[in-house]
Amino acid sequence: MTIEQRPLKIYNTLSGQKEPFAPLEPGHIGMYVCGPTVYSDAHLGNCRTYVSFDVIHRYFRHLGYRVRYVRNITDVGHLTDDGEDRMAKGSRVAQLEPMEVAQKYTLGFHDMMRIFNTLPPSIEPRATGHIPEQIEMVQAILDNGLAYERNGSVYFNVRKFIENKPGVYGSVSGRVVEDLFAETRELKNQDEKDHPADFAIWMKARPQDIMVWNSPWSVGFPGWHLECSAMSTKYLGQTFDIHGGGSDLKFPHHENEVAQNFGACGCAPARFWMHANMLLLNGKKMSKSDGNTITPHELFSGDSPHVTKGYSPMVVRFFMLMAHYRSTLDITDEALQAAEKGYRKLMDTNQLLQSLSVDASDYDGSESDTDRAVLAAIEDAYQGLDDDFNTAIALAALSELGSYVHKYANGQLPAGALSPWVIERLKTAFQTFLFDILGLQDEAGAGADNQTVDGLMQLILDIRAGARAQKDWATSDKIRDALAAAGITVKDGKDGATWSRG
RNA sequence: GGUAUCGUGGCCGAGUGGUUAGGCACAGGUCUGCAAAACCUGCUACAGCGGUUCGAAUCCGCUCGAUACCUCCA
Repeated sequence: MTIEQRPLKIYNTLSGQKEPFAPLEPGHIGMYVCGPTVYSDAHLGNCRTYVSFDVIHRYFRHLGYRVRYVRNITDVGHLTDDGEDRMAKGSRVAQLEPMEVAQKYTLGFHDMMRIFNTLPPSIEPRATGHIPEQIEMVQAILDNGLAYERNGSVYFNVRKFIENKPGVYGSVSGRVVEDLFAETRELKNQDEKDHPADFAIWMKARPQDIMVWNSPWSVGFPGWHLECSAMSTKYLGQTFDIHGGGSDLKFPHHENEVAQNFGACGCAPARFWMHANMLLLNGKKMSKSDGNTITPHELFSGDSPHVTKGYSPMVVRFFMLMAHYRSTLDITDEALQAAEKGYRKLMDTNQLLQSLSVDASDYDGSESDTDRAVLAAIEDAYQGLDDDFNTAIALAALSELGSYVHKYANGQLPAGALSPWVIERLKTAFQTFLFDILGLQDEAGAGADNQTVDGLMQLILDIRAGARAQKDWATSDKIRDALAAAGITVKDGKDGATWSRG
């Protein structure tokens, strides 16, 4: 598999359509994804966004690209509705130092990312670790005349930016500039601004602010979009390939990010902007205030009124991949149950497929219709991912392939219908898609002590086979029922019994 | 109020001018000592109303509904 063989199309928020993708630097991709603000536990919606970009990251790597994947940790600078810094607020409630809060939730976030089997980013920069870079960027924007200082705070001049670079502001969020200016809502803390559309890039600290730094303008802290502009520039360059994040970040976060980058260097940051869509719960936005919410841990344990049972992390990941990343995805108990069965079936099919032994001597050198159908379905899976990372299409193709696996194993295909090399190809492709690209794990087989269990199971199934040979159904059924009670399912096939957990 | 996205069968969810998505559920069948699994067959679709077109679920308009964003939440 080489890069050139797979023409990728990616939906670019800037143009509102799918565009052929080629990186700036052949063979290398720079990708920046907005990371979490670490002031509370990881939100399930975050998980979906990062699972989506994990598949994108994995597919790039699979295709042979070298990817520098940067995902930040925001540990400073976000205001709450009451004008208080989130980090400072969290710390006050918990009686902890701000950096202690950040550390606690950063570790929790990393745990969750590991549970969902996402690959770590290449660089995970922290906002607090890049204050000098942010100050430099504020200075550059000031030097370019696109910001102004008021009482120690610095504001980005949106109207001037629009005059200097027409057509840029609003291009990420699809917002009409005139409408932005028509916004009449009364907003807090904007008395210093020349215009409501302007936004702070440096804030002078008030007495209650804890996380503050010295700067040429005041003791204060950077504005709430600046870190991503500064850190993406530092690690990926002024212009890079892909910038991603949740779709709720389009405005104002990403819009202002673009403005800041233009303001600093006069050039566009990312060429492609990608946005993952929201997760809904029972058709509604998740919201703590009205109880329409579920945490990842509640989802895993089943300890929530919204689910009848717990669903494992890989079931949840599979569930997420059943939908395209740009569609909203509705979490319901029924949909999760369907995902659980679909996931287990796919894993069982893979185990069956990998256990098939192929006798190369059966191969007469011809290519059958079945061979061609299997190869075509593998290609369908690739084409699904080529087309803006459509994981739903890829999973559909794997389902189709799974049906061939079972037919072959059951002897329901004509002799020689599948060539040995096609089966080998299928084995590789199946594993590659499930584990390398889609990032799933076979949880049933992931338990410790597998060798012991395998040995025991073989012994038990041997004894049961003996009983069955003598038509001792009582013993046979007793073994099967007891195993079922222990969480192991026995399936009698033509060539003996197989078993699986769950 | 403004803006954007979307409305697909019992449920979830792809697709997007003429051709099977897929998963789950359901019904019948094959196989099996029975069961499970698997395989086969069937089943209920494109919110509504107009328009464009030889032809629309797919394009356009309107209506209704949903969701999101509108100074920070992925």
